Amino acid sequence: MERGQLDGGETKEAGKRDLILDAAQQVFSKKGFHQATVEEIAETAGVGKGTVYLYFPSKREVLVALIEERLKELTRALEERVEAAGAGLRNYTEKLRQAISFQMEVLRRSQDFLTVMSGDIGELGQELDKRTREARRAFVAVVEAVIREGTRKGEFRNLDPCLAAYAIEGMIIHAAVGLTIGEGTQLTDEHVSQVVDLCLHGIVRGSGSAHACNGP
Amino acid sequence: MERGQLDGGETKEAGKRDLILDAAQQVFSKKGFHQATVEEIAETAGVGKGTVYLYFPSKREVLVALIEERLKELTRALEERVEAAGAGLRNYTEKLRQAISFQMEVLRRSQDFLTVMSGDIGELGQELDKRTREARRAFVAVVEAVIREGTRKGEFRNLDPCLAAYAIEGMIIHAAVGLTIGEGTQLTDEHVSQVVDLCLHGIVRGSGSAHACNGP
Amino acid sequence: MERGQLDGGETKEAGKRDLILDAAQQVFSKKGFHQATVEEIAETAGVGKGTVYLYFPSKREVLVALIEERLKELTRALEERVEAAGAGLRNYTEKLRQAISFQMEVLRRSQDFLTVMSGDIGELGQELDKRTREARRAFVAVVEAVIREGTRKGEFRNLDPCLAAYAIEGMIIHAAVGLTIGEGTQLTDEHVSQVVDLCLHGIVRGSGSAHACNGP
Amino acid sequence: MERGQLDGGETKEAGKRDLILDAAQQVFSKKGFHQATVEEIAETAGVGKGTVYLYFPSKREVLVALIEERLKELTRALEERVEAAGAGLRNYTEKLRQAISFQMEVLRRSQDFLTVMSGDIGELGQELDKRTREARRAFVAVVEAVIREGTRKGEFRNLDPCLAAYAIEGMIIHAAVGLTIGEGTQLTDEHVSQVVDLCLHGIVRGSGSAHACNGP
DNA sequence: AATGAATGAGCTTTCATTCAT
DNA sequence: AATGAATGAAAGCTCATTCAT
Repeated sequence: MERGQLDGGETKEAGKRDLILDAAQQVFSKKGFHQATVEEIAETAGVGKGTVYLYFPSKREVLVALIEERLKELTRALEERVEAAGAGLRNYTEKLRQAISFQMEVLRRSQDFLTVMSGDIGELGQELDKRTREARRAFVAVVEAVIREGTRKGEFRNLDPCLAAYAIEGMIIHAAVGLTIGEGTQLTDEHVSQVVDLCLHGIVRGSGSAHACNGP
Repeated sequence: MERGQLDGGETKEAGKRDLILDAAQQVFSKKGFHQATVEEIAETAGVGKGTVYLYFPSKREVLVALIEERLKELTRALEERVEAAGAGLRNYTEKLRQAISFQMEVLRRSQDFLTVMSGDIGELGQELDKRTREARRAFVAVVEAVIREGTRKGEFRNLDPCLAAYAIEGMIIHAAVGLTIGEGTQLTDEHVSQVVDLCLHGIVRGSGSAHACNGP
Repeated sequence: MERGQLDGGETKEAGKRDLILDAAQQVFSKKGFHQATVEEIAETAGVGKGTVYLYFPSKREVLVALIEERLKELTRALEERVEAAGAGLRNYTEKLRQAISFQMEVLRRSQDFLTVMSGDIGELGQELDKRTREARRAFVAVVEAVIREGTRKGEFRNLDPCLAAYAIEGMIIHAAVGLTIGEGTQLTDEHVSQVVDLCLHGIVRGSGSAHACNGP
Repeated sequence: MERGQLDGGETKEAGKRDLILDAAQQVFSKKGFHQATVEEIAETAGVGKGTVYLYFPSKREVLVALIEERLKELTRALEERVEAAGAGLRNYTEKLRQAISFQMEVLRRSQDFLTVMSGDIGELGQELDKRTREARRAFVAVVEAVIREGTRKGEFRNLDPCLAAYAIEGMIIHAAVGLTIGEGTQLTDEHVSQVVDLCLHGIVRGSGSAHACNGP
């Protein structure tokens, strides 16, 4: 709709491509990459098997494109959310809080994508396309940037921003996967809030929870 | 014959099985489960293809056994380390610190196992054997127990111990994977220490930096 | 394209399936079920190995389909032959004579099918598909019906029609197999005629062989 | 027991061989040749897998030996029975009657052997060892000889003795297999008697029923 | 003589990919 | 552009056979 005025060919193509990616997300999520067959993806998308190959050179590229595209969207959305957040004191703390919430919410909403991402991390092993790696890197980089700045501003403790970014990402994903897939529970606002809290203030109480220690 | 003082057959059987598991770890780690072939595992182990099937009913069971066995060992070792830790003040904080260090050290040492574990989380999707799930659960449970007790004793802030355990586990693994596989760096003591710190005290400084607040 | 006047695709599908069944008949007949490989069947049919699996879910189903289909054709043809036969006196004797001749002629013509059938009786043991059993049963039933009626009309002696039908079937097949495969001779009209005679009048002369007793 | 006085070695060996053949009969009968595994035969016989190869050079040779040996015994027994039969008028008719009865009784008693024989006819296809073929031939030859003589003496009608022998053999086996395996019934004396009757006098009544014509 | 751990050839089957229509 | 019939490489698994003990 927003992509052009002419729907005769352009949109149709674009539509097919997205149809296939959507189908792929469902199927990959349900079966995992290797158990998923191109045929099932095509059927789910309502197109012929050969058509998949008109839009993607291989099954693997479907996965790569899927991850890449979804991650790019997410990265953009995450950036917006982060930028929108706070401009006053404790600027970066707030930004990070928003970043974490954002991710938890995405995971809560999109079980499928969570499964695809967490599953296919290892599915393709180290051979996971460079493009995928970069997309992941770019996503993490948003958080990393917040941390780096926050650290520079003295809001955050002195940690390697890259390590911290990965760690926080892992916290979010594992908590979500653990509760969702492992324990079979639904993510609640309380869960989101606890994860945020844990990231920001750690688990040790006396450590002076942000709130308590803030002092004068 | 070659590995110890008493090797009267016993070792041979046990040896073969372990030989295969070791080989499987290498190959799964290098190729991922699906790309790995039984033939390559057998070759790596220095046995015939059929021999693998003498000890395991299927390729998948090799993976399950591998994860299960390694995780059980680790769980036992983790328990020891945790029990050994601290008996005085800040008991559980110290226990948790040890638990985290322990895991980081394991990951630092055993890149292969890290890859297998992180990769194969999703590799087999939800169908990952119940035994595997239980083994994972048991491992996480050790940390969860520490957190639960520490929370009850008032050392830790009021978080869902299960969620916290998953989150901390994710922090550790992701930090390790991110730096190791993602960034290509080697884990250092400093990294370990930062992850411990992050878990315990969070990222926000003013919250009364762990270090600052701790001291008398 | 090459086989008839109207071939718009229909024939192509039907053609491939039949091609495979024909090839299977040859190969099964030459090697027996277990020695036959899907690859050889495919090669013989002039198609790719995978193509066999487009038309049949498994090698075994190829055999089942082959037997089932051929037997159904034969059953139909046998019924026609039987119905066409005699309407006057000694009606059923004539019908039976035709039934026996028919089978001998089929066996004479189609050595391959004879081999497949006789071989694969035991090839698959008791597990031979229910469909196969039914197809066999249906074939024998034609003869059985003739016997039952003939017995009721008083033309035949008082024997269990089912037993008699099986026995006669065995006579035909074994005579054919024995001479053909066992002795390496070709079936002649004289052989056919003798089998018919044996079935109808038994071996004992005085028993009033049709010929002997009839005469003056 | 009857085989010698010394049981230390000789008999033990002989015993093992027979043990294996008995086990093979059971297993082949239950599973068919190809589904049967050497391991199961060994287990059933209560010996080690390797031991089978001490007595037989291959799995196939176990089958060949089994068929050969059993058939030789049967041939001997059949000869005795035939010789014992009748010495007066209608000598050969009686001999043949005994031959048929004998076979039906064997089949009635030894379902296993029936299955092995009927199954493995085709199981091994034309490649069935020459020795097996000869053993079969020898068995059929007994009946054939009776027929040949009976024909010469004018008791039997003028049929090719070889063909007649095969046909009668087929009648017997198929009737037994059909009723037993196909219909699931047990063979009775009545069945035996009907098969004898059918072979001797055929199915057509007027031909001068066996009974009627036999007369004085 | 007896064993059974070890082997690897060879099978069926799957499915990504191609290409004629 | 769209299709799906056809393909064949590739892999898991079985089991007859061997041979060190």
